[in-house]
Amino acid sequence: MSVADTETSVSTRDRILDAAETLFIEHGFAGTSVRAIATEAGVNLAATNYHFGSKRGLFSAVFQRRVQPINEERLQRLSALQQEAQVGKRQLTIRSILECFFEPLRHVDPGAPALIGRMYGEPESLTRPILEEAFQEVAQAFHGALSQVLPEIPPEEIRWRFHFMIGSMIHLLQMHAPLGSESTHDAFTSGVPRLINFVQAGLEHTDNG
Amino acid sequence: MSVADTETSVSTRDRILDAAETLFIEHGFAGTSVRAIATEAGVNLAATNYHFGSKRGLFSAVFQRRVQPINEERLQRLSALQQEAQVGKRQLTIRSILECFFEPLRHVDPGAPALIGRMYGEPESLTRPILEEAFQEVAQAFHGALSQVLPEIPPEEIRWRFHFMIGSMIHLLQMHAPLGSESTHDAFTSGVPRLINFVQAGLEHTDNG
DNA sequence: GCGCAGTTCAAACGTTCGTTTGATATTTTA
DNA sequence: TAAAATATCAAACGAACGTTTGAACTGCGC
Repeated sequence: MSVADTETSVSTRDRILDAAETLFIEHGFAGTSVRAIATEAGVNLAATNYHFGSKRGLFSAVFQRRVQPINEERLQRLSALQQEAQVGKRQLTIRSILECFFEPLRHVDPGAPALIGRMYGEPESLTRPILEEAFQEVAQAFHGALSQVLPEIPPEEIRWRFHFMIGSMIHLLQMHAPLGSESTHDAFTSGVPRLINFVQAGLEHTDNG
Repeated sequence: MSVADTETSVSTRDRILDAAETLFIEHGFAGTSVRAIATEAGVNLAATNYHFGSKRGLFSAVFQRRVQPINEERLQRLSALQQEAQVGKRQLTIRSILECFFEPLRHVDPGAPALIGRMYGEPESLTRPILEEAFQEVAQAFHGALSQVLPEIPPEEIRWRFHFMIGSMIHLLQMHAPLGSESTHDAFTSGVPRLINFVQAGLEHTDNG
């Protein structure tokens, strides 16, 4: 009874979002059925289409719920950094910019990173428009900031390095840890600082070749 | 007639593999039906299960066909490098090791990189055993070689950096180019050297923090 | 108490799914 | 050439798919 009470104290809409998130992460979009989501959420089959219109609408809603807080915090941190840099209060460096970008990943719902990782794994035809709309503003802002602190590197080259940076991040989001037996959270905690170091070196290098 | 002759001159088995590869890359495993593959290949529906046992068997066969030549060339190049290094003919450096790892990607069927990228995007429950079996030997060999040229970096840290390296590579395999309008092959041609530079810096850095 | 919008429900819609069957060609072997 | 092995075929299997329907139930203003 107490378990049932706990479950029913959350709205049907949120129960569907939670269940869908879990199953999408584990089996992907095409591999997850609306019936499985409804069963996992403990709601009627028709509730999904009533609240979200379609399976795709649900998928998009699941993603937006997690990615928006992250991107808002990213832009907020970057904006604060740029303002404080202009007053000489902080330094605008690669590292400080990267921290604005990656740190928010550690302050959100634990399901968020895995979901974003899964999103990038889905076929492009499904996710491309959703991803572009969600990340365009953030990508532009951080690309601009990086160009500012790396004036000697051509824009095209910066785009490529930013590209590789995203790849490293996504792989961390998807796989958590390289091989070890650490738990998800621990791996993520120690993974992000290592990721920042790795990416910083990759972004600022000049002497390879 | 000539078109039909061209098509039928290839075995049913290979026609299925080609069609499946195309559709798996575009729509993923769960998003591709056996019927769509049979139609695309121009063969009977039952041919797929006759030749490959099941949809999963076909998926595995499609992957093995592309990944085996790549991994063989990787090991062959690394082995040659290590032998020549022992005789003082070449230097065992991060860069020379990375070239053994990444260059083979440019000498194989153009569909292979996209397929590997897609493979990593699939849900783990489907691909994990296939990926582990396919890459274990290669990962071990290259991890060992990198440890050899980076003796001052702890093994755990090397594992992480190797992890990020794989992430950057996969993202390149999946997205080809960051933003530009370059064709797939051109993007790949210019992407791999940039990837090597990026990863080299990330692997060997010591002064961040 | 009544009516109404918002929500939940069981049931069914037609379609597509992976796989199997048994007959029929085709190729190989002797 | 006859028999055996291999391959392809149309057709169907039951199950699961996303979505829709119309009735029943809910809570709230009146």
